Amino acid sequence: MSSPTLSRKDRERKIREELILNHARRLLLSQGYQGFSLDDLAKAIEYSKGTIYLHFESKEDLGLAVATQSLTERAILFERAALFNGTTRERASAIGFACCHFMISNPDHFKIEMMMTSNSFFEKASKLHQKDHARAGARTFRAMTGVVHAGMEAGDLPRGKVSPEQIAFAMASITVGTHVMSQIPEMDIMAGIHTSVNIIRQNQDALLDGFGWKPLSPETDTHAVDLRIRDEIFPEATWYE
Amino acid sequence: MSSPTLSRKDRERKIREELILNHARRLLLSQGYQGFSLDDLAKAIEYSKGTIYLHFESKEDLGLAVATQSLTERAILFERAALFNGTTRERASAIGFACCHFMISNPDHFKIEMMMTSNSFFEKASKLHQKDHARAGARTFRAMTGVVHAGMEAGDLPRGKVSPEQIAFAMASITVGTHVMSQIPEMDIMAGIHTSVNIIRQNQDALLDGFGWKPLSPETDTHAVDLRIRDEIFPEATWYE
Amino acid sequence: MSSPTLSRKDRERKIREELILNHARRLLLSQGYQGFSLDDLAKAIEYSKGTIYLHFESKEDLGLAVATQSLTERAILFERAALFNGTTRERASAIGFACCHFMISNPDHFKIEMMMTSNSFFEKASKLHQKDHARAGARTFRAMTGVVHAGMEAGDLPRGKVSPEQIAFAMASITVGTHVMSQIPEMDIMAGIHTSVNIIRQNQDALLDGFGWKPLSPETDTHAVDLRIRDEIFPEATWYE
Amino acid sequence: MSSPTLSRKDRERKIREELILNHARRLLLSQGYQGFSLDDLAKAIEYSKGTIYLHFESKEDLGLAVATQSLTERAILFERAALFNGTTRERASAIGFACCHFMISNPDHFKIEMMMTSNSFFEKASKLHQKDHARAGARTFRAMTGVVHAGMEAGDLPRGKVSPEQIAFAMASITVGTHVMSQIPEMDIMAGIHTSVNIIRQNQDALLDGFGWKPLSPETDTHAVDLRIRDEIFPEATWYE
DNA sequence: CATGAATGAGCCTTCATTCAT
DNA sequence: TATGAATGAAGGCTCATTCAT
Repeated sequence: MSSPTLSRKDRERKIREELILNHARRLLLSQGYQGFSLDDLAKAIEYSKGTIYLHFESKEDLGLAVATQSLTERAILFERAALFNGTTRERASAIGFACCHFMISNPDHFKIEMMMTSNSFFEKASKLHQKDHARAGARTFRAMTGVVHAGMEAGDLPRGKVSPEQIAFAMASITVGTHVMSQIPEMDIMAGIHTSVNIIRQNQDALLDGFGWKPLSPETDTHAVDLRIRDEIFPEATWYE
Repeated sequence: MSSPTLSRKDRERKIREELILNHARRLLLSQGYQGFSLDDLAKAIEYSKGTIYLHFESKEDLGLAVATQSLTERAILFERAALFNGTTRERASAIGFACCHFMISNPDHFKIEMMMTSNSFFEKASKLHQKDHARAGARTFRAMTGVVHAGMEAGDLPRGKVSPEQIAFAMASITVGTHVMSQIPEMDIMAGIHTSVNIIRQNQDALLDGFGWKPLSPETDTHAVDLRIRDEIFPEATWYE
Repeated sequence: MSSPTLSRKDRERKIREELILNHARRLLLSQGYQGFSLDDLAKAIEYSKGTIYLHFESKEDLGLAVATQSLTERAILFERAALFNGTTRERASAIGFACCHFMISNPDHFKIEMMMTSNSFFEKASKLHQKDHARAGARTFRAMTGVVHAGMEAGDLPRGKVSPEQIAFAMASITVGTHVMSQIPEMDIMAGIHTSVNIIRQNQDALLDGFGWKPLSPETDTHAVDLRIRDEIFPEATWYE
Repeated sequence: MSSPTLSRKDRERKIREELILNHARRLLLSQGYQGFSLDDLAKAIEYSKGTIYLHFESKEDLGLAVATQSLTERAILFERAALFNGTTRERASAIGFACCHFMISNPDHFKIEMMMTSNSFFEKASKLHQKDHARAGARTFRAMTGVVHAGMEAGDLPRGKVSPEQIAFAMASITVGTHVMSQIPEMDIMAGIHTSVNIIRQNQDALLDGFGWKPLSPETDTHAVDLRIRDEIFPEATWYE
């Protein structure tokens, strides 16, 4: 239920906050955190620097909010994927698809995320935005564990050896790791990796196989499933096929 | 007897270069790249700023050298692991062990590595250090592909579906991804991950299983193999057990 | 009433810009370009260094603006002199008077001007200030050529042998050269030159005579003409007489 | 009489000092004083920086020595010119020729000279080099006054109105001024000045005419005189004609 | 004498943050 | 509330000068 309690002032405030975040993300990705200045941002949003400080109490606070916005987007994608109508393995596959989709539209999300793990970064952000970020992280993770639990309940995935949270963690790890590795300069040359998106899916499939997650039956057309995922869940994913 | 080909001057130079690199790494990790200043470094090493510039031609050049130093250490560990006396799967396991060993002594290596993927970083470093870095990366990768090839030749790992390079890439990805994920604040709480080192091994095992790499026989004591790896290859890995 | 087209902000800006330029000129001349630092300037104007950069985009840009300011003043003096009510030779004399007047209030203008002829100086200044400088130079020169043309049209100065522009150029050269030479340390002692202003006029008179410019009639009181020039055109020239 | 008292050491010292000065002048002109570093110089001369300091006690001292070397060269050229076998006006012309010759091989001499008129420059040089510089200046000037005196004694130049020193000073001024002016960017465009050397001669001739110095007779071929000057005095002046 | 590694003050420039309007 | 001029601490880097070898 959308809040009817927001006054016009508050609504305008929210709109401007999003304007700031969107331009900040764009600049952050094109210039890196170092090269990104509040002067540039103020020029881009056509508001003054002072106004930015009415929304964020420091540059770090703003940076964290940008990361949180990405992370929230990621959570939403995962939650949509988790609802895919199919076997549990297919739903896991849908999450892998969501992961790729996210990385394509937020290619440097993890770069920002890692920057923030430095000691001094987090502390400089406001408590409020710190909390928001943790919440978005939890949502993302919950979407994954939900599917893993479903797999176990359906008997598609053996119980006991490894906890559901650890499997969800492994799923995230293989996608993140593949993404990070593929960004290392010249890695494409060394490993002959060109279509990094497919590689993410391939690695994730191998991992889930390794955990004993009942795979798509051999006669299933993997590609057809992916097309269904795209059509039914992520019609905006124009990058696929 | 130390190398007689280095003059005293050259030896002193090398020692100081390592002093700089070690302090630089420490500061880089505690402050992040932006927070890390050459003034602080100079103070830490108790040499003047000018002296730093006798060794590195820019801040970026220094940063790259720090990364290369870690990467080289990693390559050496991998090369040692690849020589483990056992089945090909056991040798792959040894590389996983090496990976964990590396991450424990270089916990933030990938943070630095990711900083450097920004647009202008590489270009600002000296050609020499650029080359060194690429070389260290290639060494690391070669150690892994060597083991994968051996697995295929021994018939332990099915040929054809996925190229050896891609399997090596996946091996690296799962370890890197697991490591990166485990550093996200509060992730340990969310995923119930405390013993991150074991998780890396576990995930890698699942992945290799997924690729159909003939596993350790069920009756094999995995732990015993790891102990052998430690004793025979990495006696310095006091963290294990 | 001050110009109503400038807002208070703009007026304050202009005043501060002039404050900066005046102090910059003073420091530039006392320390030379290399010895002149923005730290010193900031201290002198009692504003911060950052504020200087709100007006000038680099040290070079500031240096050029200082030169342009002098040059503009020179142009204005020349334009006033060119309007002197007298024979063409008397008007040329008025320009010589203007030249002396300028040199007394801007004794080191040419030192700055010559600093700027170095390779990279101009390129580092803003396009705007580059244009301003060129414009001021052209104004100065145009004032002189105007008088030379008038001399030829009046039949006071023979046509043909030397172009009007070259004569204007020679007029400028003798004044500049006299001024430059007189600043060489110990030159006053060697050449017995004490009253350098008179020397400039004397040299210019000889030069114009050499070009055949119909001189003041012998019975004319040169000094009386100069007094007229001062009274009618440059009443502020308290140095004369 | 050349000094037989110079030991081998002293001779070597002198040779090296000249090596330093020659390279210093070259670098000074190509980079400007700011861009000119002792590191570059040390590299160029293939001696160490420390060695430079055995010859010059500061960078300023070196700069002054470079200027003095040029000035001495100028003095020598003037002294040779003063000996030209011809009328006094022709000898004055020879000095003008010498002036042009000097400016072509030392195009930025006056830029350096003016830099040194800043307060702090001279004081930082050694007393010895300060004295050398004054001496070279005096030699130059004396060569000119000598010719002016000769002109007066021969009755070619009216006595009384202007002192010989002042006429010599004017001669120097017109050449210096013309040179300085011609270096102002875009001056060539404004004044249509392309062949600056000829302009120097032209201006000087006008000036001397203005002082009433009996000119070359109308039927004399000015050009032929210049050729004689070149052939008899400055055979190395390949730029003429 | 000759060296060149080491120095460290000083340079120009940037930019997150503040606050008077 | 919104502004943006002003700040000033830092930043990376240079280079004239020194001195132990």
